[in-house]
Amino acid sequence: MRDVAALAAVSLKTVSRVVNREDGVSPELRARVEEAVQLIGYRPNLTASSLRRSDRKTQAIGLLLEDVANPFSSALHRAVEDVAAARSCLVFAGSSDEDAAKEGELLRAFAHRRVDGLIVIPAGDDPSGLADERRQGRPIVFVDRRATLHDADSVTVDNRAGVARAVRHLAGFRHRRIAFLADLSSIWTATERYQGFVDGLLESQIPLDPRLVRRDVHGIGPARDAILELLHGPDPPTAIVAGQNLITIGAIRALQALRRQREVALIGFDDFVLADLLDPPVTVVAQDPGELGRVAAELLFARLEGGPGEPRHVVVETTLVERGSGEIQPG
Amino acid sequence: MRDVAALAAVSLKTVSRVVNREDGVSPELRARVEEAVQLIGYRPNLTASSLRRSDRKTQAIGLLLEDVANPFSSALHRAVEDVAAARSCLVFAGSSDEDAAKEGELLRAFAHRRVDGLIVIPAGDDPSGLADERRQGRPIVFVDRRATLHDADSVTVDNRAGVARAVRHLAGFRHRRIAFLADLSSIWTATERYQGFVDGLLESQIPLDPRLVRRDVHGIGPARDAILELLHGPDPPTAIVAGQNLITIGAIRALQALRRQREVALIGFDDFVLADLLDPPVTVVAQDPGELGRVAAELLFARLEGGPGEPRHVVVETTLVERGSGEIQPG
DNA sequence: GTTGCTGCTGACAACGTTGTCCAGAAGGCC
DNA sequence: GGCCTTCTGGACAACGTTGTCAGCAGCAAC
Repeated sequence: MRDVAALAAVSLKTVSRVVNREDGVSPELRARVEEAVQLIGYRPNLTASSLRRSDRKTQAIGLLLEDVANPFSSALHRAVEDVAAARSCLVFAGSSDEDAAKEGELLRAFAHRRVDGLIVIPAGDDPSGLADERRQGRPIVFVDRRATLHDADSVTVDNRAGVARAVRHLAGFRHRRIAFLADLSSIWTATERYQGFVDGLLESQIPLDPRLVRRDVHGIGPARDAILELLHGPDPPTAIVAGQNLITIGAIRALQALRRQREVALIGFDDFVLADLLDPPVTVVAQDPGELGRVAAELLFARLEGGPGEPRHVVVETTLVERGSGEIQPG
Repeated sequence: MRDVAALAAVSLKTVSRVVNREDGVSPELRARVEEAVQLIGYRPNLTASSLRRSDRKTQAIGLLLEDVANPFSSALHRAVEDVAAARSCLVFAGSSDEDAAKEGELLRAFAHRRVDGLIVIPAGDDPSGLADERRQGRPIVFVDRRATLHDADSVTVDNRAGVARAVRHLAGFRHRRIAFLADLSSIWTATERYQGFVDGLLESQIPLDPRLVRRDVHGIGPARDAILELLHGPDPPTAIVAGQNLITIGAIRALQALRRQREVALIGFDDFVLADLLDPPVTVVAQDPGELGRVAAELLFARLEGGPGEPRHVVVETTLVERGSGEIQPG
């Protein structure tokens, strides 16, 4: 910047004014400075700028996901990136792996770099690290899971209604013995979806049979085993609701292993690629991770521009995508 | 920091020394400062620190992907994140969508924030923006595609050998009419894979029939249409090699639509989830995006620590995963 | 000619940190 | 006691920017 000022024979401040498009610079000087900028290949230093600037904005936000490689997280990530890019803001992404320690470490790293705001899928455990951030006055938006910090903005999916809808759908096909597999109870969405299962049974006037419910099922292998056990037991289910992505995959593997995928109905929560190419194509309750990310980012930027105010909680609806596996009648 | 110094009744510099674990501070003072840090909840400001520091490191790197939501990119992203995290470095991720303009914009945004280095999947077009970065002395590692900048490090997949292997595999099952679908010729990997196809035919002593080759096929729909056309034409292929992920999906859709998925052999390039649950399970040439990312990140950090030197080009091997669709014999 | 206004420009300090350098205390030796 | 060395701690400037304010033209009005 000094070199640019010297070359254009103006002061540092004038260069700053031209670079930041402030007015009050004569067209003649402006042109001279711009030429010098081109010639030298000057790049403004945003870290120095944010240090000095009065609003102290770094034009960067932190995005804390479960795992950047997981399709749900990465679709959300992309939507956040797009909203941020429109405001020339960059995104630091990090994976917590549902681990409170990693979560804390990443939050600290974000804070050290003075990000303007945070979008967080909170790990199941204690969010004390998050409270710390809020004390520092950094806006946070929680996504996918309602946070224990009730004064922060959040965007969640209507898990409960989605699962209830799936149960009613199966009941509509005359299923009475419907099994439900839920993820770890420490995960907010897992318990919400279980509530939805209970709601759906109630609405369909089917009594809840605890033997058809498996909770704290985590990952493909355990899901597969749980389904095999249910189907081999007495009074097996005629339909299955899988409470999470990997559980759905585990269920498919179990059904294929027994060659009963055309007899036992299956509805999965959360859509996945190629669900329509399987045999039978898999009916799912689809979430819209892109919409989740988009809304979260917009809430965050509204907060950044608008300042404090009542926390907003947005709930995004789900869609039941009928593909075949959920429309199988009991044998 | 001023408050901490005041509370501990020491100078700013002493606080700085404690925070940065420099020696030459008495244990007594150190304890007093640490207590004050805790009490005040002081967070060092990394942007100010990197500004003043002599090495000028921001502890952040830029990662330019095709699309953070695409499984290949996001698996690579995760691996980069893990390597970076081990060095308490954060990752700015961005999606170019194969668009040179977006690529340039992101590179500029990275440069403005003075990232320590860049890992880039270069978009097909002109990499002039990239040369700019290099002039600024910022280390760059190219991933997945060999860059036109030959003096930069790169990590690529052995596309050519992978496809040749697939062709020989099909030839081993007595296929003589093997079709090949390639992505846009502007993408380096697409032309490499086409070369591999030619190599494979040559090695198997099968003459190249141009009517069985479709290049510049981009996305699921066009791939599906191309396959339908090939299969409806005279002298249709008995086996298909799909040169890219989405092309494989398109091919599966076409074969399923014609109910010929058990007659026509198929090998896809790049693995995908659930490939083993399809009917028939899909044989693929698997890349290891995680390995690609890990190696790229390690090259970058080696460069950051070691300074300039001969550019290194690492090539990662592929694996042929036999699942069924590639082991179908011609009818 | 003086005053007051407006429009443009530059000098200077400051953002939060660290590198450099120097001062003062403590300890050992003659 | 005087001198040298070692260790500890602080004063100060600087990193690359921007906010504040003052100065200096040029012009109109008296």
